[in-house]
Amino acid sequence: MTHDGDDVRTFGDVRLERVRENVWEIPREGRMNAPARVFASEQLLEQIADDKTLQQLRNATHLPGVVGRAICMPDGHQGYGFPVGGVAATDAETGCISPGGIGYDINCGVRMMRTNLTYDDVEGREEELVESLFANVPSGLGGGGIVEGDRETIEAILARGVDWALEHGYAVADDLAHCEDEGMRHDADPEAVSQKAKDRGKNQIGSLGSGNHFLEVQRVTDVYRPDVAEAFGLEPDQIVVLIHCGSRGLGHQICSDYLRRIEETHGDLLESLPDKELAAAPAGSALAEEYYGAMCAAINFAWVNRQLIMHRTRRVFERVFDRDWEAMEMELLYDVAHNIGKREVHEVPVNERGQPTAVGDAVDTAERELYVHRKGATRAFPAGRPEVPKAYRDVGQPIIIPGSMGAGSYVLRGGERSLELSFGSTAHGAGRTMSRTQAKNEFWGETVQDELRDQEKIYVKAQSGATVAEEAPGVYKDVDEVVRVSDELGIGDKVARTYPVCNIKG
DNA sequence: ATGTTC
Repeated sequence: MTHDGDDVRTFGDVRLERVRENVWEIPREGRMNAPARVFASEQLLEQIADDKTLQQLRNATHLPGVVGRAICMPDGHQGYGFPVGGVAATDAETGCISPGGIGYDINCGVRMMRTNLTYDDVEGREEELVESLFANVPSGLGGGGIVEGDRETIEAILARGVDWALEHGYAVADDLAHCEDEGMRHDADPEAVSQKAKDRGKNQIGSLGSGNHFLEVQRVTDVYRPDVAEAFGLEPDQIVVLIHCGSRGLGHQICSDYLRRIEETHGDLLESLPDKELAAAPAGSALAEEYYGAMCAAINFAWVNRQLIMHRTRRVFERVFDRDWEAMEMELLYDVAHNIGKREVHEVPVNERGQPTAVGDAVDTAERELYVHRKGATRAFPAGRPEVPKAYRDVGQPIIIPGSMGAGSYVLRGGERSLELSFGSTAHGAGRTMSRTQAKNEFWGETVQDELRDQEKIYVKAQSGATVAEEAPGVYKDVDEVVRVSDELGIGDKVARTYPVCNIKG
């Protein structure tokens, strides 16, 4: 990186201009269809200086029909074709949909469940709790879930999401009300999901998986906006449970299937893009519709996955604390997806013909339906949007930002400026600073676990020591800094902070 | 992220 004065930075061949505090722009040039912006402090910018994040962000502006600007969130890092932490919206009629802009782990996301327990109830019983959770919640690579799905079951889950779980006694009506899209994408098309994807998914229904996925018992340590925290049912010392996982092999297979088919079918569009990994299907094409239907089905699958894990967690708490889950008020606070594409209506810049366009070409704004790609980015709708559940509509949508197993996590609420700045989106986590391979050279799983237990009273149990090393707190960016930038920009406002108590992972 | 290399 070079400093060309205070207001310009050059990273490789990418030139960034400082717009204001925490806002950097890649101006439109060459074959870019729009400018791009990075939301980052100086400190966070340094962390993406040496990888391909900024080139990938610039590449995303080459997608046909891209509207406004492409955005990179403060936790952004390099991904497949498109940054993790990237947001790009294209016109739903004249744009395109790109699986690389959504990610392999379709509807990777996170849910938080409240309890009325306090840290006093759990302190001293962490070993028992972590062992019981680990024994009862399936985790790790490969198969083995809470439900073994036959053909009919998997089809119903893909079509109906958490509504299927409600019918089968794995959910209560309140769980659906407190989930993004009420736990069901109506556009899901199970017929667009390959048999191979269904076969991979059917013995993984209700399983955490591996990598950065985890289930964590946490305690609330800080409250920043007491009125919003009250609306979310959060207070200091309270025990909450956070579940972070996705659509397992099923979503991965759907992404692979459609990347290959889109590359084969839309070679002309591919030729116009700077990176093959950005392969996209034109809006309105048969493949765009099919991929969207399959992706929505994977979204439903992931919601059922998190729902079954939450259901199992309620049972574990019932046994450990010898009370009904209702008596412990183990209610879903909210469930947010952070790897999705969605048809959403936004107020966007339009040209003299009324077509959505890049910001620089606009003469006016209008409401248009878009394909919003959020990859490693969380929807962050402010108070008033009809998509926000009734219980939270006056304060804004809950946003859950998981940090590393040594750092804790945040609950935010959708900020007043999110629609104007980021298509109603904010960050999704801390963001990695090094590769998994590098992490395994720097850390040893057992040592990490011992230090967390002895120094921080955090109890970690995992299928594999290698996973603990890959996910060591030291491989993540500073989640406090990520959230600070979101809060300062007004896209997601700090509500409360949590600290880990017990963590299980794959 | 991922039956951890199509």
